[in-house]
Amino acid sequence: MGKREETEKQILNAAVQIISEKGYNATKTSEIAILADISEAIIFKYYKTKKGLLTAIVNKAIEVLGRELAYKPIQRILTSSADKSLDEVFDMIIEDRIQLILKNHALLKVMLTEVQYHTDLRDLVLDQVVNPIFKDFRVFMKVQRDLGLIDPELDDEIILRMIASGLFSSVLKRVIMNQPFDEVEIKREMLQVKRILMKGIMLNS
Amino acid sequence: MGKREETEKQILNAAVQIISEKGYNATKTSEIAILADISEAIIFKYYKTKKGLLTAIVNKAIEVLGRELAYKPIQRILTSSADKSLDEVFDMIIEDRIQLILKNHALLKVMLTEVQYHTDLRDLVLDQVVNPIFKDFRVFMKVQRDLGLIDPELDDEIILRMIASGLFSSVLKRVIMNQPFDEVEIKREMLQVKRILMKGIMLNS
Amino acid sequence: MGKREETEKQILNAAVQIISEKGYNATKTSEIAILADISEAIIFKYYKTKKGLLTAIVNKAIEVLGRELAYKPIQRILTSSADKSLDEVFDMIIEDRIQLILKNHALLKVMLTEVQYHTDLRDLVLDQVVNPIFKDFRVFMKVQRDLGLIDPELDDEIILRMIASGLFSSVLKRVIMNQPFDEVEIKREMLQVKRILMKGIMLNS
Amino acid sequence: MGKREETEKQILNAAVQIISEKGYNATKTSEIAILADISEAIIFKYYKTKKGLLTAIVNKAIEVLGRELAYKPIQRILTSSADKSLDEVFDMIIEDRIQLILKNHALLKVMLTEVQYHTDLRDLVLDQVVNPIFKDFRVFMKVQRDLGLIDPELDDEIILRMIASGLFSSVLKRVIMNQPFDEVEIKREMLQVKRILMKGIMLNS
DNA sequence: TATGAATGAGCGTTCATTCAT
DNA sequence: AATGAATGAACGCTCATTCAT
Repeated sequence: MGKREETEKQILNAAVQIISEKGYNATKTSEIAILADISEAIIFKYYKTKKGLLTAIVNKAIEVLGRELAYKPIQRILTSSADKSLDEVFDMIIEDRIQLILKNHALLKVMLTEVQYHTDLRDLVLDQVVNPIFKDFRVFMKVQRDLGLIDPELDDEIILRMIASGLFSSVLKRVIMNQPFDEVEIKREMLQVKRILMKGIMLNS
Repeated sequence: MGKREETEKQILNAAVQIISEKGYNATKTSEIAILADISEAIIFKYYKTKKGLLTAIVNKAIEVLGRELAYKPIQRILTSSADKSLDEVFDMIIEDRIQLILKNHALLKVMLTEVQYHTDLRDLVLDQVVNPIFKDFRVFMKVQRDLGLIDPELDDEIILRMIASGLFSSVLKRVIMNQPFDEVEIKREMLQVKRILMKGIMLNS
Repeated sequence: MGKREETEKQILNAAVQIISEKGYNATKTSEIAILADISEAIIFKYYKTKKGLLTAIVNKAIEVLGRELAYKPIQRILTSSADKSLDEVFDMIIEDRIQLILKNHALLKVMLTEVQYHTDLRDLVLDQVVNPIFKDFRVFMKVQRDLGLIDPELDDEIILRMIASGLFSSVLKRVIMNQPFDEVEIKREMLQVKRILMKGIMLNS
Repeated sequence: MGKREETEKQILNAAVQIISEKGYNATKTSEIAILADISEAIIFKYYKTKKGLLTAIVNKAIEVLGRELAYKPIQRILTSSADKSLDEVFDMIIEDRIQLILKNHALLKVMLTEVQYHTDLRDLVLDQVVNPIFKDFRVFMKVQRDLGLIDPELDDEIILRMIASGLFSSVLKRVIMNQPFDEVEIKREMLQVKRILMKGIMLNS
């Protein structure tokens, strides 16, 4: 790895850690520099402004989400063939992706929190993350609905929102309450969430 | 109403509005003063510090929640008699409380957002809001479980968290996306959420 | 005088003094604050930015020039009646205005120096000072030319520029060389300049 | 030309161009490096400090003035023989030297402007440029005065200053106003200036 | 030699807070 | 009680300068 890339990585890691704990506005660039063990000045050499640093963080979060976490692998399931069931989608997320979510929870927290206050970042995330996932999800749901598996009274948007907020609530609670991330416990909770949602969303067989 | 109370109300309203939009740290006391149409100095006469103002806001949110929104009325249902069903709890929240939630959504957003970064406020909210509700909810669920109505594989905490995050997700989405609050539409969404949760949580009859 | 006006005057005086000595860019707002015996912060309360302070200085220079130094009194002579001669114009400037020029030489130096590097200020000075004087001067010269007093080979612009640069050169030299301003000596030099210009500009009688 | 000399020339040209436009303090070494198409670091290899670069510029200006523009050729006229008239001095400057002045006006502007704020540079210019010219000019004037050609009421210094400021005013105006340099027009103006000064300085014949 | 990377010192600016009236 | 005036402390950011390769 080049020297510059190494330094940028240090900066980004330090920034994500502190911003996720204190919020963007309460985080001073001097703190980031100290934690990253570099001089404050190169932060501005590389990212121009503090806001530029935040944008880089959100872009990295988008990239990670796209590459490693949700989008591409889930997309494969969602779009591949019709015989994938909602059950498999849940399992895929819960079994395969928890570790990645946990490893990047600070990054994701920063993205989700700051998106509230920065219109440009919100549009970026909507465009790069939310809308693509939603689009594939609709295609997938069309198949499931045609198979008669889904409660027809429910909108796609509500279903997706319930899945997302349900699965995330375990992580979110620990982030807000500043509690440790016990992978076994989180998986146990997510399986209960899955149980609720499967029964709630699918038609009674 | 006394002049002081009148002024305090103006300050609090202005503060809630701006902080809910920009976050606590990004909100300047000078902005609040301008919007409240008072001099910056009396903010500090009344609340000593900016943090004191935030504490007053959170206390007001707790009070509103306790008095008008969730706690006391729901408490009545939850604790009154055993023949109240989960169905009624949902309806009560959805039918009676939406307007109050909508009217106070900025206040609630400030509380929920800032609780992340201020330990003292977090403890206050846990102590005054979350734990009391949770305590009553456990009593209520004990009854429901004894009646054989609840899926025994699900923990109380998961169920409560799903209800809360599910019902709030409609409001939250609009807050984050800066969309208008259409009461009819929100009620429609909440009824779908109720449908999912009822089926998901209760035992198949 | 109000308290605010008093403070603004202190700031402006200090700023003019230091900027005239070191130039705008080399002058630190902290220095100005120390010399003015006020806190750095109110400079920005009153003038928003350092550039805003410079603009205030130039505006003050324009005002002083208009009110006290050149424009209005000279305008009176230039436009009043045709029987004012070039000789009287010179005398008026030399006799009556030297003290005012000397008293405000730092202010004028700042204006003339910084106008080079700030397009907005340049346009302001052209619009408020140079063009009005030039306009009146043309009217005056028309009369003098019609009386057959002026060398017809010379353009108005060249004549005015020679008068201005000639009369100012005594002051300018002392400013650049950081020499003391001896009023008697300056008046002596100006009278020589007048002698040169009168002979040079007017037709041989 | 050696590679180093080539690089130094690029740096100096870039520096003169930018400093003449924005002033020394407002000019960043990084800008100079970009315009000169070299790395910022070698500026400091060659000139040690930014001030060292400015000193090099002023020294180059002195050298150019001495070698090519004013000093040596004028010196030749001034000191060679007594039968050179003021008229010839003017013509020499106006006819032969305008192009050189125009080609180097940025260099000269930097020298004249920065001399105000740097005592060491001021002394250098006084010692190398102003005083030598003035010394020769006095000798020349002595001859002219002995021939009864010069108005005895005028001091040498005033006369020299009027010549310098008069001839330069055409260039100066265009520099300050950021106007194009039209050689024909400038020459026309200078001839008018010469006309004024000749009549003004010499005794009526 | 030449340069990309890095930095210390300092600047303009902000903002919660205090004080005199 | 209420405010205009003032400020200390810090923050984001800049830039001439150095260093390692």
